[in-house]
Amino acid sequence: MPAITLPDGSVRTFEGPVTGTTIAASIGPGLAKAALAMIVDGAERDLSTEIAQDASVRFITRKDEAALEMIRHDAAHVLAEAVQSLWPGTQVTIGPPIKDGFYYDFFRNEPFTPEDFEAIEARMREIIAANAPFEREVWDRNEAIAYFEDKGERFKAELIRDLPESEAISIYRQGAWLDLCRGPHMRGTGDVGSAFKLMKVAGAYWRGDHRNPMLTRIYATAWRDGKELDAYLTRLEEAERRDHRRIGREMDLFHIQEEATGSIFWHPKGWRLYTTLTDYMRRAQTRGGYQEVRTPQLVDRSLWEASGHWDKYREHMFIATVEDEDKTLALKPMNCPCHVQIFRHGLRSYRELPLRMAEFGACHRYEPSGALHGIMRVRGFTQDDAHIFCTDDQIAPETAKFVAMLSEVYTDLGFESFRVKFADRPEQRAGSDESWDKAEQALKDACALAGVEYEYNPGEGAFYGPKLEFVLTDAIGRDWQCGTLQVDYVLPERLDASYIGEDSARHRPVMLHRAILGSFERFIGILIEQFAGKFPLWLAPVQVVVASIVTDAAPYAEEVVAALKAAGLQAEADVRNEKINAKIREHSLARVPVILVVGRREAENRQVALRRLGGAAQEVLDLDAAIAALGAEATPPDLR
RNA sequence: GCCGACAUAGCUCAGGGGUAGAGCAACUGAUUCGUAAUCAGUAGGUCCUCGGUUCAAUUCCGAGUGUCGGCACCA
Repeated sequence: MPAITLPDGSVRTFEGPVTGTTIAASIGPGLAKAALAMIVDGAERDLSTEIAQDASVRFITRKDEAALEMIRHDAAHVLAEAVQSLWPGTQVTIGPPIKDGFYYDFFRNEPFTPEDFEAIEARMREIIAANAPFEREVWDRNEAIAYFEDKGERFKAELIRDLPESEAISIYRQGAWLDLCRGPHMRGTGDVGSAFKLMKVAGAYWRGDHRNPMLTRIYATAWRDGKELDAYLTRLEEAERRDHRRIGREMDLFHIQEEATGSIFWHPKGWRLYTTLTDYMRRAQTRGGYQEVRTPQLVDRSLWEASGHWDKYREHMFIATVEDEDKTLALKPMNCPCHVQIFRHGLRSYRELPLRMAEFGACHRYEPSGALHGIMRVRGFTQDDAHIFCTDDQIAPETAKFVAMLSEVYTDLGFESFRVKFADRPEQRAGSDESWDKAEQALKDACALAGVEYEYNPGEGAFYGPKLEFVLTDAIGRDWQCGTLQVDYVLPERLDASYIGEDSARHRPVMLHRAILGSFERFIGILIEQFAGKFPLWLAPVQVVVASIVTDAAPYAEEVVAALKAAGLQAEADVRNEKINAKIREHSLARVPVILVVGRREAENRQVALRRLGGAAQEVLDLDAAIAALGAEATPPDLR
């Protein structure tokens, strides 16, 4: 006699074991029709699952957030069936729901092409129209392995073999097709609906390991209804319009060319943005008690051997040699070993700690060709890097201080919030387990003290220490890791950094590696996409364009520009013989934040007509007032 | 690095085994105009590179390079 408790607190009792379908029907025909699956005592279940004991039950309908994941999961099954019916012999592997959709990895000698999509989608629609019920069966483990091996499904067989003994081997049927699956599923293939679309094909290693065979992955998106699907597709278009590579070209900020792949040619306007940002960061660091340094680009391999980088990252370093000297130098891929050299130059006292050493360090890394991406992932970049040499006791306060500084910078740069991930020891690492215990604990304590909440990112720490990763979310919901803070006991040891303590003895300092922007290149890419190129006035490479309406007003326009420049603003005159409409359009498309229109009237009255990017409103101001207002607005936030 | 796609004017793109095409941008001229495209004209090309097939290759084939989408990588 199971008593079923519903979300509203009401209880229904049934004669014997009862399925979700029956319960839903007992509540009402509307729910019977809408229920796709259920949550029994907190766990998602098929509607057809029999409940024999008392339980609390909530039904999942299409309106639930949970339905989205089920639709995607079920759609993945439908996709797999469609592909196997079209190309028998294709092996199935896994097909999980992901953000915005799902994918399915297939093994097949001939990869799919986007031209196959139409046929696959059509077959999927047939399968969905047939609305075959999902039927769960539990199989004997060995029989299941034998079954899939018989079919030549070696990947599925491997998956079953690797399932823990305790786990039941559940199989889901949909009509004549079946697949190994943990479930749960909705009632039938028809519940997938029609709001799905195959998006792209891609290669992916079996089980994410590059030593394994390459599978063909089909990415797809799926939603509750067509409206959601359209909204998603619109969002993708928006992302494309914001693409920093496109905006970088449109705004003439930078370019990349074949002779220097992975390195950026910064054009005047892009470089202005870059220097505005470095100037800002330099002020922030100075306020934060950092000392700026500059260290060599080319450093002998012996230092990299000592630091451990040669062993681990040699293949990713640019190596330089000269003919008449028997030396091997490397373009520095990072700054820390060099900073340690400055630290150990001469005796250090405990009184100097914490010693905060900053460098806008230009680094080069031979990134894999497939990793390169616009200015976000490059081979030559500059970090806002710094190392804090300190004592164990100083880790926590320094972490708190750093997080405060980072928050302020992100806020100033237009990012409302950020997330923190705690990445602990990776499989391949330097240093003893004891020192890792110590470092991880120290970092956790520091977070507690600084009030930093984080999620775990297991095994993703640096090879020398655990790290905090500071992740920004841009305007369209994408995540970017920018800031970082890493606790390092290894490098000071390896490079023999020490200071004289209060007790007159030598001690090892701890090193905190930290960055806020990460690399200027990447961060500028994020900024471009965040603002879609429409920068706040203080960051905009061209802040004001003064556009004349008639030639008679041209001298006045030039005068206005001169006055703006004298006030420290980036201003340009547009006195071309073009209609004002054309000028407005051009400069708006070029994302100039402020256009000052001057005609005869303004010239006579020493005024300007101010127009903001994105608006059509105009404001007629006296020249001096306009310059004062714009000058104030263009002041970097930390100087206001 | 791996899988796949792509590479034609400054940009966006069309085309196709035999003199290379459009729109926008550029340049020249006319126009002096009040808040998102004035009109007319001119010029612009190693069709990514190298090799092969062919009477003939920008087009077909192969290799390389680069870019794009993923995967792997990211000190």
